[in-house]
Amino acid sequence: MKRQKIIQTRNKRTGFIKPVRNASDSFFVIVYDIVRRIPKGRVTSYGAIAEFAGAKLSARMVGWAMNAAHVAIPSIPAHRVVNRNGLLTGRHHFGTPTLMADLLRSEGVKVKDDQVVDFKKIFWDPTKELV
DNA sequence: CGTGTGACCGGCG
DNA sequence: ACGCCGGCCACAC
Repeated sequence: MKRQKIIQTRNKRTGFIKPVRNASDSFFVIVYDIVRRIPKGRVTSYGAIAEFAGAKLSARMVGWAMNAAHVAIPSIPAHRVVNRNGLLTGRHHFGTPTLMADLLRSEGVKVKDDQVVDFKKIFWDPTKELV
């Protein structure tokens, strides 16, 4: 079966992107679902999400999904997703360069130089914790 | 249609 | 310890 189109057309005027909800086989929906389940004060990585979503080698797409995610409804805590080293590689896509780090700090995550402190400790692995 | 481009990752030199 | 490259999938042009 062919994979369904995942994101509906972007509204040229408003820039609004509406995620498809009723596509059970949609990679995006799975990604969004996982990201929404990340507990406060924990973080995970693009790769881990991709792996759990069934496309281990498609971590890049998870980042792409996050790009659409910050206009998605309900809101998605995209700031809890970092790269495999705990680096805040996505911070440039937030309103301000420090917003991502600020959001994390407000949840009790320590961030230093765009790097999550004790990344291994607070790392939340969907393949283990989301059964 | 083909091509380029990602908020990535793992492997190899 | 680097840096580079290929792979993955979807989208824009």
